[in-house]
Amino acid sequence: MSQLTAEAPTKERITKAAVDLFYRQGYNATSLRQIADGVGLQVGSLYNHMSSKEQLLFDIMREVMEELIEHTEEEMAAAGRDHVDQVMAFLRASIHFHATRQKQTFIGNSELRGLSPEHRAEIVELRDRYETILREALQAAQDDGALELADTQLATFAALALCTSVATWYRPNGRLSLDDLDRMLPQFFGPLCAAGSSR
Amino acid sequence: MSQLTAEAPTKERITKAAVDLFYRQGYNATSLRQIADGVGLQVGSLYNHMSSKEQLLFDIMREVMEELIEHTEEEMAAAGRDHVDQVMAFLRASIHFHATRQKQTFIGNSELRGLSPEHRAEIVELRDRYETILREALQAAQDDGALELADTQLATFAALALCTSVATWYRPNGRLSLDDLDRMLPQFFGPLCAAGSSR
DNA sequence: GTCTATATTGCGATAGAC
DNA sequence: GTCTATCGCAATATAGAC
Repeated sequence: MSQLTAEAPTKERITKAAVDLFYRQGYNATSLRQIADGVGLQVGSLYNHMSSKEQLLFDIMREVMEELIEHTEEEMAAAGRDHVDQVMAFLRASIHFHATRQKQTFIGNSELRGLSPEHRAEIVELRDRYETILREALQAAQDDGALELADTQLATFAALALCTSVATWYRPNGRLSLDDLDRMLPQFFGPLCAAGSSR
Repeated sequence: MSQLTAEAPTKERITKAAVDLFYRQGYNATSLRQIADGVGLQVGSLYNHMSSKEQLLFDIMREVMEELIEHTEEEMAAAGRDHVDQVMAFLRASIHFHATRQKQTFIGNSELRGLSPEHRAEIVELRDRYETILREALQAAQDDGALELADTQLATFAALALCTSVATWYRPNGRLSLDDLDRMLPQFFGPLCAAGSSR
């Protein structure tokens, strides 16, 4: 995944600096001058590696959304065919991802308004796909009779809000480890697997 | 609360226009020219009613935080002395507030970085006060033996994330009414009152 | 591919006439 | 209290030398 050479490609260093600054200050409050400073370049040189500031944001958001979906689908596939297990795999994968990619997921969840209409539509579509994965897994678990939810859409919103919030409050070297979160997950998602099964 | 006269004071109309625009575009992406257009004034005239753009944001955020705390404390006081009842009253009040004041609460939760360090510290203090109200109520319910939580702080984060998310997905004339949310609340906060009591 | 220099636009904020 | 006019500055983006 990462390079062994001493210096990462300039494009990657630009992206990394942008992620740091967008996370700390927000997209609109961050200037290209700050990004250039972070990389050790002049502003004009950035345009050898990107077409616009908005495109830079879009690339960051698309990448994190695609990786989030890919990671989650892999974990669900590995969880087997039981639908409750798949729901729990989704939640675990989502929490892990938001905890280990805090900056990118935070940007992905807060900077939609910085995108052009076309780019925004593309990210919204990815977000909808992600939401649908969970909603359909919850529905399937209900159809099995393994789960009873008052409202599937509401449960989907609630679960996603919890997962997303991890990017806000989780601290890598804080009191709670990722394993702690795994252990406590059943308590917070208890209602989602109350009638439930193997996990 | 509201005026009977035909025209609201200019300051109020400015605030209302600012709330609309900050909600739709974000604070940094909104110009004073847009706000002035929304009110039907020229840019310079705004300064007869405010000292700076940042002060306008601060006033909006402080007001919504103070009203949120006030509203929640009133509902908890009305819930009586049982600590589980008080927790449930907090959650109900918070959900209602975020559903009926979506724009303001959304701004309050997303534009902290637009504030000066001094103003930011003041809002963070209000936010901490709010969080503490819930955490102490949860702790009291646990001390009663009416509740068993794996981690009180984590439960606090999770509950606040759910309440806050209401500002994002709730639609006033959508499929789910506020009464629906009230009825379903026990399912989603089930783990919080599993060992619990009257409600 | 990076640099310097610059074009162009829009920003927040102020001054002063009415 | 609103208006017009403007200041001073920083933003994104581009041009062209090296």
